[in-house]
Amino acid sequence: MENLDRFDCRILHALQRDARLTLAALAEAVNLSPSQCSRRIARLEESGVIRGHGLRLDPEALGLKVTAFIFLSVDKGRMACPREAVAELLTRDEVIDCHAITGNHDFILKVMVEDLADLSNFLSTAVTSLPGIRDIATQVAMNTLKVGGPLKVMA
Amino acid sequence: MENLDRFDCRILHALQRDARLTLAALAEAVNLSPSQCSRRIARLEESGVIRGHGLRLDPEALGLKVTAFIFLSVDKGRMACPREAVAELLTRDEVIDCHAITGNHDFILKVMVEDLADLSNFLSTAVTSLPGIRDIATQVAMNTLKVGGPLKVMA
DNA sequence: GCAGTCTGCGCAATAATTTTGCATTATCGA
DNA sequence: TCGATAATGCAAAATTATTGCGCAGACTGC
Repeated sequence: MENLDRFDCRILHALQRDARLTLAALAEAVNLSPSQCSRRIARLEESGVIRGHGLRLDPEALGLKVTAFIFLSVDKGRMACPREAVAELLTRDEVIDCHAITGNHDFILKVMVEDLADLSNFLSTAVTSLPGIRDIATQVAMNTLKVGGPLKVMA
Repeated sequence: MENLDRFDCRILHALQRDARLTLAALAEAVNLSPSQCSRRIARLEESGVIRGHGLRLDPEALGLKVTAFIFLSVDKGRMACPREAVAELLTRDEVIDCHAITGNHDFILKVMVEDLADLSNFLSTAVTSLPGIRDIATQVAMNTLKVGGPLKVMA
């Protein structure tokens, strides 16, 4: 919650790119002792800046060959509680991201599925059947140029 | 590259949710010995299924209060090489994701910035100034419901 | 300006975790 | 069924992370 100093930023910068850096390697990269790196990481986790550790997987290797964006509009009134309007969808593991957005549609979803048949299936079983859906538009990704880029860490 | 068996899938399932699980804890979760988990993880990295390890950070804590989607069209002909058309953008660390998509626009970008002033600044310095841009549309996220959800691991 | 306190630091010892050698068991193809 | 290959668990070894401690710089209140 407090400010991040130069060392915190360097640590986050390095760990975002490779979270499995050894404390010794990290220490060298950020110019601090391993023990202090350890303590700072612990503090960053404690304070919630670091929320967790994840894996970067190869979607193809998992058979997820199709990425698509689904734009969704719901009945007026349902947007009083956006999370509730799409709660069902958030639990599906085809849904990677979900945001409420400005513009013609209410939500944008990023989904990853095996193939177009799966996409079609997901749309009909999970999306179309949602209560209060007003409009759906789908755009398929033909090419993935960048995914999950590291967040900009300032100062 | 080869098929993932039941244990590989369980391991990926568990590690996606918490990549810092101890081998002992993982072993218990997937019903395998720690040593075997270690070996299978090594193999998954070797074969490219696991591409790396990352951090889940709190964007707010980093001062990234605005997430936006930018839809981009470029001059016909530039889409012969999509990556080249937006190469400049991919290097910017405001750009989290970038896909070439079907539909009216050629690309969708997810960007994260400090505030709307920053967004405006990014648009004018990084996007508008790109050569061959035909159209830009921006939609701001008002609410983030799900981000970076774990990938579905089958069988 | 000065004591007192607090915070951050590196070193070294300790604790925890990961990796590997090895003997055994399971699996698959012929 | 047999032989070869691959997978497994255990235990030892190696690597890595954590913590206690003394020290130094910064800030506070007087």
